[in-house]
Amino acid sequence: MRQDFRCNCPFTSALDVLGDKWILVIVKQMLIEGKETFKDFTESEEAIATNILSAKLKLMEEVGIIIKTQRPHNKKTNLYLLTDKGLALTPILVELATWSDKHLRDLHPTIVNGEAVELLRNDKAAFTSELEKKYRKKLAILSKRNSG
Amino acid sequence: MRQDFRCNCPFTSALDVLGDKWILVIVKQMLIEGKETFKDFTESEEAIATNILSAKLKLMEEVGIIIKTQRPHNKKTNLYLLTDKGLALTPILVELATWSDKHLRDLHPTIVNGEAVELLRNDKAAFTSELEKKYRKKLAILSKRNSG
DNA sequence: GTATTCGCTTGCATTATGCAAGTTATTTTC
DNA sequence: GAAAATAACTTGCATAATGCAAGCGAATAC
Repeated sequence: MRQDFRCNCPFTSALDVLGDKWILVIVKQMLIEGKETFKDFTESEEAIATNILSAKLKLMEEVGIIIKTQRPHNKKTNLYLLTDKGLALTPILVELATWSDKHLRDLHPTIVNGEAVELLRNDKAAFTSELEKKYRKKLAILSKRNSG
Repeated sequence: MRQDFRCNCPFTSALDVLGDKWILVIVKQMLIEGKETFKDFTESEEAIATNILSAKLKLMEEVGIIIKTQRPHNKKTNLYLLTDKGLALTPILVELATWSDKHLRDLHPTIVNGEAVELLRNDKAAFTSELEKKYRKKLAILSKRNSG
């Protein structure tokens, strides 16, 4: 599953990397649901198979949107964290959700429609920057723990 | 290739529909490169195979992001046009290209870097609305011809 | 030191994608 | 108006991606 590019178009090249069923879902789980370990991902409602998960995490690391780390004094559990390159996918996710909210409800009426979606509708930019800010805060806390 | 949804998450549901190698590329070709016939798509630089193209166009029509029409007095050539639901994918495409421009050049140095990318960088919102406006104009001209 | 948990890998089935050739209906050319 | 060209596909077959279930080794918990 090496990375190849079909051509020099920026749109197409983004889809050469992100155009599959799982990568952006995994990013969403990290960014919004706070998932960070292999086990976390396997327990998500999307129910990804462990072999696919393993392959995708490897690819995402190669591409540079996540890094693999550990907590101090724990050799068992791996932590997968978004890099800046991965965090920069937030606006794409937000636009995807916006499109779902507006245009997918006819095909899929049970799409969630709660508080968070309300926030998204009211101020997309704020929603985006809030997500990024929250994740960066989490990263800061983790790196403090690792050094302290 | 029927449409199924993994869960009720708006992010994941968008990817249930759009999460593949081709659909958003085809939308890009319609929106930006003005492609509209089966032949147009087969002649693109991305070089999609005709069987895949056929399957994807069918799916896109089922999902409601394109419609299949014809020009008056021409039974041979089919026209594929974006619906409102399809045009609403523009912001997603723009965010994908923005991410490519900022974060994919290290992996893929020959990504185009011309005038259009410059415009995108300088004013993303203007770039988006300009694309939508231009496409709507095209639609208006076509529908005028069909009635006149 | 035994059991459990975590992070995988492996084997096999199914679905998606890719290539090349063929088919049918329509239009163009002469 | 018959022959050639064109547009829009379909079909058959190969490869790659995804999906399911079971297993396995290292680290941790008891």
